[in-house]
Amino acid sequence: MKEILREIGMIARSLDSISNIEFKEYDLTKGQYVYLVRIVESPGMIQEKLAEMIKVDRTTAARAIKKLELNGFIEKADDPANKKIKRLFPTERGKTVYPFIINEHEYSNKIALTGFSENEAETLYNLLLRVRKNIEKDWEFVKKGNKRSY
Amino acid sequence: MKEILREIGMIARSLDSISNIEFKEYDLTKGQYVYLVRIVESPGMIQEKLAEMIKVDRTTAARAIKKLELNGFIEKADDPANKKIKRLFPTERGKTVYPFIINEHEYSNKIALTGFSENEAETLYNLLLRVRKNIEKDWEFVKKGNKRSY
DNA sequence: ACAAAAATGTTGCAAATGCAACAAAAATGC
DNA sequence: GCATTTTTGTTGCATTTGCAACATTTTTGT
Repeated sequence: MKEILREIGMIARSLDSISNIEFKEYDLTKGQYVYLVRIVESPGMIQEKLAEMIKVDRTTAARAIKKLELNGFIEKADDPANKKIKRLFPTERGKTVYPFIINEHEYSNKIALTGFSENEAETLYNLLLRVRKNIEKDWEFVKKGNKRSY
Repeated sequence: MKEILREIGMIARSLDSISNIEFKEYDLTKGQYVYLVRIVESPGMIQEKLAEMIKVDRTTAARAIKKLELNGFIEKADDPANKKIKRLFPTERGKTVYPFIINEHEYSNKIALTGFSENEAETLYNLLLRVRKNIEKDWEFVKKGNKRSY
């Protein structure tokens, strides 16, 4: 078997590790950048959806978001029509940090794709998109307490 | 920019989350399967190299390995020529659990590659291999305390 | 309309993670 | 040969992570 999943794990841990080290400079602690970029890009999202988008446990997301709020990167706003949900918005501080995150990501992206042609990069992206869509179904299934049979 | 890294992050978190849930059945706690497969496949490795291979902090690896030993999945053996290092070997228990891990991985692999032709799967693997080799250089660089300039 | 179910959010643990700081052995440079 | 640097391993601490368990609101089914 071609160890595709293993390579993805190695790549993801490397990238996350690098980002966590580099973003300490902006007072973002471990894991926080992942949430912040998404909130800046999709303001008004609720944390349940954010957790699902990122593929992280709901309670982990809840605490990471709470900390982002505490540190002034984002704000929670009550919804006028729904008392249960809280919509997430970036603050000025959050919006200010965002370009630095993107810049770092662009650099890592460039490094990751060193030696790649435009075409190869495009191909990789499309294949990864398909893998992600395939696997997120199982993630949701298992996360909800269901058992895969194999 | 094509968000290749973001897709990889989502895929990796999904897969890791699924595996962690599924391996509880074999008394493997969070993260342990990653180390165990490698020790079974490369017996005699030292933990420093294992951490580097997996792309995880040395101290995190140290504790994960200690726990694997404590739970009887692996053993540490002194090296006859080098008093500093300890070589890692799977125990019978470790070797027994290994096929279940591989089986799970194969299933996830199959799910991840649903709708892929043989050729597409091969292409993805080769592209990922190159990305991993590109990015692990930076990981080692940053992990050693160096600063990337961009 | 109303009971049952689902969605959303939180908190209490227990465990994993990772940086800093240290210790000891081995490798390197002169 | 010996001082210096590197490699390998550990421990202390603070933080993150995630499961279980709960509370509240919304949605669904009849």
